[in-house]
Amino acid sequence: MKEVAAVAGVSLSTVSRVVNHDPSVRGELRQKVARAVEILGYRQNFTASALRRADGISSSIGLIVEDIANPFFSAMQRGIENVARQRGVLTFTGSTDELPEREQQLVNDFGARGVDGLIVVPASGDHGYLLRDRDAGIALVFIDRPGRFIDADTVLSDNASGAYAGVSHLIAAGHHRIAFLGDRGTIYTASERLRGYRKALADHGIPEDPELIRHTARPAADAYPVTREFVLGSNAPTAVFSAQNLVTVEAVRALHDTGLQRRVAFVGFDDVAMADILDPGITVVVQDATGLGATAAELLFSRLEGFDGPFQEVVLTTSLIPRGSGEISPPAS
Amino acid sequence: MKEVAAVAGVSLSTVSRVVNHDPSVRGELRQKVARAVEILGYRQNFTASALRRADGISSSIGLIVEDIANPFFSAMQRGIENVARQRGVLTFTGSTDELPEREQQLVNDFGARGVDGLIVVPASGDHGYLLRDRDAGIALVFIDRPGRFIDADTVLSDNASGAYAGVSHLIAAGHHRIAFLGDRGTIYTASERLRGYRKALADHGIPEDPELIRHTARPAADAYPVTREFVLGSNAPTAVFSAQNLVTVEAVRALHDTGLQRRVAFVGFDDVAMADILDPGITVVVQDATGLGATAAELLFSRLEGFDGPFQEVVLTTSLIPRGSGEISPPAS
DNA sequence: CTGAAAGCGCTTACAG
DNA sequence: CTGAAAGCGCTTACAG
Repeated sequence: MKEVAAVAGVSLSTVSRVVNHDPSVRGELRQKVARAVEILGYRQNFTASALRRADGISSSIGLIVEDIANPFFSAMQRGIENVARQRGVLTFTGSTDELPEREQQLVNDFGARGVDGLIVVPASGDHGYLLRDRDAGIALVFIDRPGRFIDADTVLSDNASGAYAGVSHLIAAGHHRIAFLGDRGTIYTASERLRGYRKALADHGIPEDPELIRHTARPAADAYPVTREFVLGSNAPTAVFSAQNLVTVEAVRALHDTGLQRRVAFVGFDDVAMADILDPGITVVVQDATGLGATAAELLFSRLEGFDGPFQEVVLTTSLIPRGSGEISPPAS
Repeated sequence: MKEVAAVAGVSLSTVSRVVNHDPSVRGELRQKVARAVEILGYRQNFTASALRRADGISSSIGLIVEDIANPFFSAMQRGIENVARQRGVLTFTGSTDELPEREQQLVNDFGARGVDGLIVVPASGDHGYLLRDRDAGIALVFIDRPGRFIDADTVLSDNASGAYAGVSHLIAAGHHRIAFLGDRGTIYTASERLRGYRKALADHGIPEDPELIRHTARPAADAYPVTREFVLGSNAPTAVFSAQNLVTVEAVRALHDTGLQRRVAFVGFDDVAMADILDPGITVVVQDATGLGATAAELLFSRLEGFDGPFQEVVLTTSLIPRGSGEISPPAS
């Protein structure tokens, strides 16, 4: 900027004003500065600018997810990007792999880089530590799951109702022995979906069998053997409800490998590529990952733009898509 | 930091030294500062620090992809994150949707935020404009595709060889009429894979039929109707080679919907979820998206850490996974 | 070993 | 309408 001022033969103040489109600068000077900018290939240092500006806005936000390689979270990221771009805001992203200490590390790293806000898929644990960041002026929105021990704007899918709808769908097809297969039980979405499963059973007078409820520590690795165990066991379920996308992939693989894909009914929570092409097609409860991201971003920006009302919890609806696997009847017994 | 100094009763210099683990500070003072930091919940402003530091390093980089919602690119992002984290480096991400002006906008926005380096999946067009950023000290690595009109480190998959292997596999099964279905022909990977397709035909003495070569403007929307048209046409191919993951999903859907999935052979470039569970399983040429990201990040950091050798082009190998669809024989004629 | 002072690239009252 | 000066939060020679 100093160079630009020298080349244009004006003061630093004037260059700054031109760069920031201050209308008070005379056209002639504006021209001179514009030319110098062009010649030197000058680009404003936005972080230095933020340091001095009254608002201190960095126009960057941080996104913390479980694993950005999971298409559910990357669709979410895209939803955020879509609304952030309209405001000239850039997004940092990091994955926690469900480790609370990694989450805190990311919050810290993002904070040190001066992000204006944080959108976080909270790992398990206490999120009270985020109060300090909010007090420091960082806006905060939880997404996919609520934080614990802290009140904040939150965007969720209709997890329990979605699971309820999925399990009720299986019950309507005549099933009574329905297995529940979810990822880690400590994860909010897993426990909410289990809640929906339980309520569906209860509302239809079906007793719960604890043997049919399983959480996997590592969905990608464990869902396959657990599903095999279920369907090949002595008292096998006639239907399986999977509570997560990665679990669904492995569970469906196990059904196909055992050749039971047309005998054991199946409903999954969250959609997966090619689920409709399989035979039978996989009946799923879909959630709107992109919409979750976009909504969270809108909420975050409304706070950043001064909205000061009570914290909001926005719940996006899910919907059931019947494709075949969920409409299989139980074997006549 | 001023506050910390006041509370600890030391100078700003000392606080700065403690925060930066300068060993020259006496243990006692270090304690005092540490206590003050704790009490005030102080966190270093890393961007202000970068502004003044001799190295000027922001410990942030920018990633520019076509669309982060595509699992191929999000796996790539994860690969980058894995190696960046070891160095305490954070990643900004943006999607171009293949628009050159969006790419330039992102480069500009990232540059203004002081990123140390850029990893970019170049959209079509001239990338000479990036020279200015590199002259300004920003490291640059192209990934998935090379940039045009600029020399830089580049990480690619073995696109032509992979396609060659896939198409040769179909030829080995007895096919002569093999359709090529790719995304936009202006995209490097699409044209490289077409090159591999052509070479495979040529090497096996099979004449090329221009009618069997199609590029889709929007893979997700166009691949389905084009595939239908192919296989239901009067002079239909006996095999289809798909050159991209989104194209594969839609092409396979069309094969299933027309009931031809066991009659028309199919090989796709890049893997897709559940491709192995379909019947027949989808034979694919897999590339290592996470590895591409990790390799690009290593290259970027080696530059940032001072490596000054000639630009490198690293090519990651692909491999063919036979799963059934690619092993279908042509109908006896 | 520690502090006072200069300065990174910028913005913003203030004076003219 | 324009410029000189102060200062954002920090680091780093320099002097002691």
